[in-house]
Formats: sequence, C-alpha cells, structure tokens
Amino acid sequence: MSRSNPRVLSTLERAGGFASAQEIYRLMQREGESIGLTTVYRALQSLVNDKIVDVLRRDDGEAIYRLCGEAHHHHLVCKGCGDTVEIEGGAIEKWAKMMAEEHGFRDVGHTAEIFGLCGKC
Amino acid sequence: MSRSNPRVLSTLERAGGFASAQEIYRLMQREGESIGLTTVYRALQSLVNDKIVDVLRRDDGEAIYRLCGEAHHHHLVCKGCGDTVEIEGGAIEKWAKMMAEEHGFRDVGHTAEIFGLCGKC
DNA sequence: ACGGAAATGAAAATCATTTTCATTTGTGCT
DNA sequence: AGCACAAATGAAAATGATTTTCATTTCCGT
Repeated sequence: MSRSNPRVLSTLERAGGFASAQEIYRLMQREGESIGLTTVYRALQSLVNDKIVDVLRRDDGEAIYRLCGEAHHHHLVCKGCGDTVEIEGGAIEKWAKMMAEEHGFRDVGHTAEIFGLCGKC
Repeated sequence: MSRSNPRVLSTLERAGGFASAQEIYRLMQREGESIGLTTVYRALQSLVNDKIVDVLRRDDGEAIYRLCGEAHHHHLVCKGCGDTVEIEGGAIEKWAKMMAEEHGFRDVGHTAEIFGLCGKC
C-alpha cells in the first residue's frame, strides 16, 4: 500500500523541501513529467503517513508539505515581487523550545516567516 | 465602510470567542437570526482588518476566528486537542527586524506559531 | 420625500482537496 | 508465455470553504 511515489518525493526535494501539492504538480508538468494531480495528492498523503514529510498550512489555507529531518530554515518573502530568501533561525528554535517548555508542551515544531518589501520594490 | 456586524461579533463572543465562519452562520440560523453567509464572511474579514479578531487555521484548513487583545502575540497550539495559548514573542520581533535589515527589506511583518502536544494530550 | 452610498444576501464562481470509477500496470503463479 | 488478481493511476465529478457578482434593500444627509 506504499503509494509514496518517488518522483513526487524527488520533486519536493528539488523544490527546496517545501511546497504545496499544486505547486509540485505544476512543477512536474513544466518539467514534462506525466503525472496526475490525484497521484500527487495520494503520494503526499502517503509520505505524511510514513512521517517522511510534515504538513503545515499557509495563511491562505493551502497545505504545504515539508521534508522532515531537513535542516529547516525560514523565509523572508517580498510582498512586491515574491522573491524569497532563505534565512537561518537559531533564535527562533530557542524561543520555540523555551515557550514549549514553559507551557508543558512536547514534540513541538514551529513556523515562522517574515514578509516585507525588498530593496528593489 | 465598517462592515463589522455587531450581531456576528456577539455570536462569536457567545461561541466562546472561537469559531469558524460556517459555525457562526449555523449558530445564528439556529437562534433564528436572519443573516446571510456572505455577510458573516464580510463581517469577520472586517473584524480581522480592525484587529478585533485573529484568524488561525484548523488542521483541515478551515479558518477559525478568535477574539483577542490588541497586543501583538503568537500562538502555541496543541495538535491533539486544539488548545491554544497566547504567548509573547519579544525574541521574534528582534529576529525579524534583524533579518530584514540584513537583507535590505523594509516594511516587514511576520508570522510565527509553535505547535506540539500539550500536557494533557 | 429623494438620491446616492453602503449593506445585504442569493446564486454563481473559484479553488484546493477528495472521491469515484474505469483503465492500466505490475507481480506472482502455472 | 499466459492468466488472474491486487495495486496504482488519472480523468472527471463531487465536496466544502470562501469569494465574487449583482440586483435589491436599507441608511443618511439634503
């Protein structure tokens, strides 16, 4: 029953380990891969079940899938041109850990993004 | 242009200060209030704009609206029971400011949430 | 009362995601 | 190879939340 499609996984990796189902589908299309949207969704669900990827939610409600165990980073996104810079978040990791401890939470993950206008916009 | 419908706000309050648009709509229907779903959505958007309510996402992607104070804060959400704790994020503010400066971004905002399992789950 | 702006809501449109179902592919067996 | 059967695939339809459209109604200022 392992529906983890290796092509989907590798596309997610190539996308920077962070993308929505629709994005992965479009990316594969653009690269000439023949695959159905349904299969992409199924592969991602399977990867989530197998705990190979994590699923989060964007502000607009779209689900985004992220490789687990990947040294994780955050994003600095330009509201004007959409340009994205990957940034490091050591401070955040510590903050998250502290807050979790303080409130008796365990098994914690986190999301953090910064958005604004880049130099060119 | 203040479309903040007082009946919607008071229903959200009565719902425990935490509900989805659909739930608020159904609640008002059940209580015999005459209102359209569209108006509920518009009222909630307006309340979000006015920073009277916060919007989060459930695991299934449905938006939930939540009354909250004006002070900027972040959330610690339990993946098990959905319990939410408002936390302070002084460290994040500084981090966001620093990163933005470093990459020449201005006019920046940010999001940050921590999720895990609370003591009871 | 009159006229224009804002509010309202029913119905249609949109969009991500899920389900259905017929078809294809793969695998083990003889 | 041929055969049966399970798993995988994907197109199309269904679903459900949210947004948009647009005609109608309510409000307010004159």
